[in-house]
Amino acid sequence: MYELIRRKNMAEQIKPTESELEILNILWDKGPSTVRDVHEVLEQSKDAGYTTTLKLMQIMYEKKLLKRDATTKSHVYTANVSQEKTQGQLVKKFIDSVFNGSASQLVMQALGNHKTNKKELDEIRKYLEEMEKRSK
Amino acid sequence: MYELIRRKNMAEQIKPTESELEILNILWDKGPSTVRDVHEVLEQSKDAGYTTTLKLMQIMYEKKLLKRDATTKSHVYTANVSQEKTQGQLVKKFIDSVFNGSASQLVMQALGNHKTNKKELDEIRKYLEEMEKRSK
DNA sequence: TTGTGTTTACGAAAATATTCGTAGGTTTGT
DNA sequence: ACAAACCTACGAATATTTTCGTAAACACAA
Repeated sequence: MYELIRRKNMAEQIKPTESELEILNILWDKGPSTVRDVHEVLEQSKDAGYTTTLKLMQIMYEKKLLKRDATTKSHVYTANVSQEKTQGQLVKKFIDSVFNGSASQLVMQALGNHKTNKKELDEIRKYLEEMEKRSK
Repeated sequence: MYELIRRKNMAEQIKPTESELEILNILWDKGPSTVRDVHEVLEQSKDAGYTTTLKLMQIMYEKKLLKRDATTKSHVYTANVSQEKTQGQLVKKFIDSVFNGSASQLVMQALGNHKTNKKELDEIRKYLEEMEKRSK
């Protein structure tokens, strides 16, 4: 007989859908918000009803992507996953599926096609130097 | 009365789904292949039936993501979109939806989380120098 | 010829993601 | 108190993506 073991440190897969990611982005940007707050931002870029946003956020709550405070009349939602960690996972998955695991290929593609401006390039160069220093 | 104008230079959106991208990757790697060829590679990493692969490739053909030579008994398929262009579009979309348009943020996230090795870092540094030279 | 194996085409089921209508509760202003 | 405005919950319709069963055509060997 077998038994499923649930490991504590099993890195949890954060897998927001397209729409869910839009909402996470808003919450990361604005901090704790009501459904209406989020919906007002979303409305600017897409055209969906209020209850659609509500439903999405409820689903995300069930999936533990969001926390919420339900003591107030209008529930206040907060992201329950960190932006860094989520971005990290998304980038990893993206690199695997699009660039067969090669981060440097992604980097060069990103730098090449996007007319990255001087300031951004400087940041990156500084960052590279930092990495090199640390690895010595 | 209105009339839809189809512009010649309207950059066509290449929007493969997850599964379609897997198939494109195989075709870019192996070159022209039959459904069976593709399916044998696919089988190694996932578990799906032959007709599933077939159907996917037929759909991709309808969408013009693939070309095919149907003169032979086993049709031979080829990618009909370039790897570079497709990757470019995917990266752009990814940067927009995950990093709010900032390529440098993506780059730093990619370099930071992925223990990129020395060789890769060197490539990137060289690439940056090239860019700088050209922009002078 | 007949059977075995391989192929394409096609429709539809299954799985997943998105959207929205409606019901019922709470708050607010008059 | 009453109506208008706003909120949540929830089921279900839509849309999209993935999977597969089945039929028909063809090749090849016995």
